[in-house]
Amino acid sequence: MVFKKVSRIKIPEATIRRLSLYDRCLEDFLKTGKKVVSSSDIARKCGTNPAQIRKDFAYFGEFGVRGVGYYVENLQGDIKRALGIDRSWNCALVGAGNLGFALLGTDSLAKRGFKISAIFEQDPILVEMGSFQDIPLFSMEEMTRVIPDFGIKIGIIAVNPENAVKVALRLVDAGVKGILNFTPSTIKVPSGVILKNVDFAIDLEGLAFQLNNQ
Amino acid sequence: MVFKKVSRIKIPEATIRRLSLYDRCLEDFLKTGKKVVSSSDIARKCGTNPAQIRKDFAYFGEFGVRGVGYYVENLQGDIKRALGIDRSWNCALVGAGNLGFALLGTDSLAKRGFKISAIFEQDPILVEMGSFQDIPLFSMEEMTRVIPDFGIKIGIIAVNPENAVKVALRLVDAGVKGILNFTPSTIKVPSGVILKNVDFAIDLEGLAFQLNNQ
DNA sequence: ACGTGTGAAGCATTTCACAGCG
DNA sequence: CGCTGTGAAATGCTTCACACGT
Repeated sequence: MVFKKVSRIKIPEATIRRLSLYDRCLEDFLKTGKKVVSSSDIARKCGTNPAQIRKDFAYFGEFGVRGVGYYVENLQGDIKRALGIDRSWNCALVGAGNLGFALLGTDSLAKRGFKISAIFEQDPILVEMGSFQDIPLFSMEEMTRVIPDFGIKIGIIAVNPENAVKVALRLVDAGVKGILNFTPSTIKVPSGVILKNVDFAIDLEGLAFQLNNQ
Repeated sequence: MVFKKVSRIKIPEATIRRLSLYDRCLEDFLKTGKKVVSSSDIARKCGTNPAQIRKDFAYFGEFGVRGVGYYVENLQGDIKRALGIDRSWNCALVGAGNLGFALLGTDSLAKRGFKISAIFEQDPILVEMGSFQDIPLFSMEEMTRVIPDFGIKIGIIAVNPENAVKVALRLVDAGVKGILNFTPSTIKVPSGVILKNVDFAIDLEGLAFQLNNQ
């Protein structure tokens, strides 16, 4: 296996998303005991095409064996390394409302190496509790101190939309380098900080559009 | 204003997503009392470029006035009509767990015309309650009857991943035309049914990648 | 013989630049 | 004069097709 240094060649966002998908597929292959897979096997399972898969991998190196295919376990390691999830990321959750609890209640983040190591909340009554599911709970004011102390690099915004912009500013001030924003508010971040927005309503609207026009 | 019939010209998925964003921006413009905006105003606010915005609109018709710009209120109506959200959509929520409650606890769906008119749940103790927040609660078995009765066209899957495929099958059987899948399971749907997947973990992985490679 | 890795072709989307119209 | 609407150019992404290595 040859692992390219991810140089200044720019990699399509779509490729990154697909790598995450391939990773999930491989999980399944592992479970069923499959040791070697071809690009067509993966394609069938996750609904892309084989050429695409090979191209996606090629951005990062040569992960396969010609004439044979890919060794599932190795490939998964390679993909995780390519994505940068071969390690654990410390995250802060801001907002302990419905959505925040939902995120804590699922293991899907933890399973993929994202560890919520601090929660920040506005409501003093909740903060009073001190912790939730063994994760320490802080007031918003403590962010600037706690985030560097805990080595937190990613902030997850799950507050109500009105407060999202303010929270984002504070997170950036505190030294966070990536933000996942669950509110529909448009937030601006300085260069060097990466922002991703998650908005289910947008997906539903896409669904509505397609239903209307098929 | 001229509203094109959305003919067989295919419209990029990305355009649809951006239309949803523009719609949100216009909401803000309305709040601040702005009556007329230019494509540059919108671009500044939501971080795209003016030409893109004009192109996006052009798929659907001529919404603006040359030399002037767009009348905010009209434009919003036009966008909503283009997206097919100038009306209400009946949705079913499957799974009354953490995530399901989070979805019910936010008004962001209702505000955009998506009405959850039935909840389906496996756990008999919850079903026993009969309803939640005035929304009727049913067992999974009742799906095939309730969905046509209620005129439900969209199903939202918020169960645990193991059950997602089974639930999807049932939803399709019951006559649902669109599915929003919150689990990481790969679901297959027959043609004629539209599937969208929402997976925060993928966005976080994208974040991790960019943080590693910037 | 088989399936990967990859240049080149084909398509799709974005950006440019300017004509057209209020 | 200003800003939209739109062909044409530029860029980016996906698919093809085959050389290459095992």
